[in-house]
Amino acid sequence: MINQPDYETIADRLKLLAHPERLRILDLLRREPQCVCHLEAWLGKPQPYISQQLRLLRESGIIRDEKDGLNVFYRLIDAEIIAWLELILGAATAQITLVIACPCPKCSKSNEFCD
Amino acid sequence: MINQPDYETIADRLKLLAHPERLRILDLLRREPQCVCHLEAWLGKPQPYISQQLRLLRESGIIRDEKDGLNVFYRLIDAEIIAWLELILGAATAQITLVIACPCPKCSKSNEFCD
DNA sequence: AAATTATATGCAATTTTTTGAATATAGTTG
DNA sequence: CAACTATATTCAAAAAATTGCATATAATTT
Repeated sequence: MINQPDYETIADRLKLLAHPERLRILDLLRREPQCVCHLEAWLGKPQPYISQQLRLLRESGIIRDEKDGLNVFYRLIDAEIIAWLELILGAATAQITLVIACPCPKCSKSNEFCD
Repeated sequence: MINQPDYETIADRLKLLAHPERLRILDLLRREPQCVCHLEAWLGKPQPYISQQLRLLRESGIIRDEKDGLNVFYRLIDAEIIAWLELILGAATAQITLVIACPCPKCSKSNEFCD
């Protein structure tokens, strides 16, 4: 007999990844914590849209928000999800911050390549 | 710069797994090919329901149907999906056929534990 | 404290997915 | 060939996910 996995729970967690923009967000977050404006610049989507996806991920518990002044940085904190992403997207090697043209001045404090 | 994965395609493939019943089906198929009646018995869902999920998986190309008389056996043929399932569900070790009470006589030909 | 900036929330419209149920098909057996 | 069996298809209803947009909040700067 199969040691029955909790298919419902696993499916719910997979649903978080089964979305192109959330996958993009997670692919960034698994490298290092990112502030919302970075994600906005990288995805090219409206800010409320990004925040909504972040809320979904946050409420599911796989990411955590860390406020720093006006900015909010998000960090991927679920080890299992990180492992899944590594298999599904490949190892996270490249430094993605180099090509992000994030216009916010706050971000350029924590990342001199950004702006 | 990230060597951009095709997030849309990956998300579409993840969607196939992000569903509890399809996950159950795939967890069976990754062990060995199964006929529809087995899946029906194991999932306890109506046959048209099962066939619909199988169609989705078949049309996406990750499983293949093999007819044998009145029965149709489905086989998981996508190596990448198999690898994903191995990470997500764990290694497929146990013999699940032992506990399926599949009433169909055809199935008992290919599996003496089943009936 | 007013203005500004970064982010969050709420809500409705749309689209997609899920599910159920009736019916169809195709192979098999008598 | 008629009855039967296993599976597939179709279609519609219901539920859920997605998205856009208006607005709210909270920290910061002037």
